Amino acid sequence: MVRVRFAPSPTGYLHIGSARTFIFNWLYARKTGGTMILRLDDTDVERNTDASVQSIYDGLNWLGLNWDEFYRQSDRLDLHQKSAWAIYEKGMAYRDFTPAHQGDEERGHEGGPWLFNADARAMSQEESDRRAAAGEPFVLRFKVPRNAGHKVKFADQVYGLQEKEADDIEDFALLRSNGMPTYHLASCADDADLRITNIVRGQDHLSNTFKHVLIFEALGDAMPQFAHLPLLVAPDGAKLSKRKHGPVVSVTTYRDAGFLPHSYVNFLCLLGWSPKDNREQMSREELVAAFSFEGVNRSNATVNFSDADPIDPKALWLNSQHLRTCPVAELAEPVRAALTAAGLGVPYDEAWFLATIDLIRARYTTLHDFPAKGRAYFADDFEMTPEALVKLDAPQARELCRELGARLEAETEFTEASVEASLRKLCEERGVKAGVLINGSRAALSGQAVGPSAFHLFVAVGRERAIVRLKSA
RNA sequence: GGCGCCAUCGUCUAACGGUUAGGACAGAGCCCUCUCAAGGCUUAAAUAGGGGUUCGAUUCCCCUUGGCGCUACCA
Repeated sequence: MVRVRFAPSPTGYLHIGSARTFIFNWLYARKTGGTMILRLDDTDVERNTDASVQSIYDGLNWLGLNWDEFYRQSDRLDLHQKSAWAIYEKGMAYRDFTPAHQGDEERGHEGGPWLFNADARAMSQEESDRRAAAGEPFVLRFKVPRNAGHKVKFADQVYGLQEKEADDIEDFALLRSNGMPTYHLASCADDADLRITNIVRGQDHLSNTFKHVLIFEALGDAMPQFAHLPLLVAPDGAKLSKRKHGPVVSVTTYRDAGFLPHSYVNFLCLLGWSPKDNREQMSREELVAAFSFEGVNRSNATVNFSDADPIDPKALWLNSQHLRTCPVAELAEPVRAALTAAGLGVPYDEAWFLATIDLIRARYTTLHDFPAKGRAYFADDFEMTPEALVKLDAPQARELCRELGARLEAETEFTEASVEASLRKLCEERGVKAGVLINGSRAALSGQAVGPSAFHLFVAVGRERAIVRLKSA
């Protein structure tokens, strides 16, 4: 039985890289009929915020991603302590009374990396016990095997066999001097306790995994399978960060930009993963069916954005594809929300609403286009675009519009066919190309120079409104 | 500095060691057309460099370069 988890630390809003990690876990769980677990890794009390927890919920919620079990590490400190001391009891950890290392920021170590404090590691049991009993603070460190040639290895489902000399691994901390578990310990203890079968996470943890393997072994628990995901980076190659790259890294940005949740999920899936058959637009079911770790790429994926164009054009394209092809009914709710947010009244005639969405959606790329470019369908106060004015100002266009309005008013029938007949007849009588009036009336009715076929537009706008708009052209 | 990972068009990516290195987005152009979009067609655009192995390397190995990650009680 597959059990996977997404374990964010709530120290900021939901990052798109985190969202993608959730998605890949989720796809694997759904594909295998396994269990998806959300676990808040909130052991860093100083940096955790409720706002961040909320943003994680909001983001996942918006994306339509759900989970089956939920935990917070802060509720499980007991387990972490027990696990750490169990490792200590097995002689695989030791107390280190050395004060916390200060003045870091110098990453360069002349003669190789720091591995451990020799005195602490060699300290006698008696002295260690005595100083602990005296209340002296200490960190509990893992005693990494130092016998020459000892190798730590694991098989990654994406990166293949990984191997590292134990001598290159420092004696990392298990418990901080305040008694709180470190990320490494808490994460492994929880993964073991929750019987996680597959750990799917960002590649930034690939080298940490050697430590985790050591912890799992020390705990005597079954080793989960690991699958690391390539990172999402900015066009300059740097890891995405709010400070450097701003709102492009936050999931809510795409929600606010008028994305359909699923199309954004679809986009994220294509970053670092491929179904290998050239498919790009895929439904959720198709993604679940196609997902595999073999399809995951190993190199970092660049999110393509710039100051001028803060949203990846491919994401926009995918959104327009989904917008134009999904069942119209699925659009009713999001479009309604977009209209409301823009202060427009929500249409009461559901059939008309759906038909209108269906008519205009093919030309739109985000939900924002409905209240913006599509304003004239839902409101009577709308602006003319400069391009629309050009069409209206074509020779005779306004006059023809007014005349057409008058003629339509005199007719009882109002269908695409009847409107077209009247319009063409009028143009023929005046010896004008039909295109002039077709384009002119599109402008008069919708304020836009571009849009759906004009005769569909007449029907969508409706007889009364169409006549008023034509006559006031 | 040490260790680890990675390297195909601008971007996302495909290619059992044998292909004119394919697709998509973005760009340019044409067609279609009541406009725009869609659609169709065309065009430009890549295997980081150097050595091997092989009859044959995008593909396997090594080196270089570059990028990213981790690196003493952040996750």
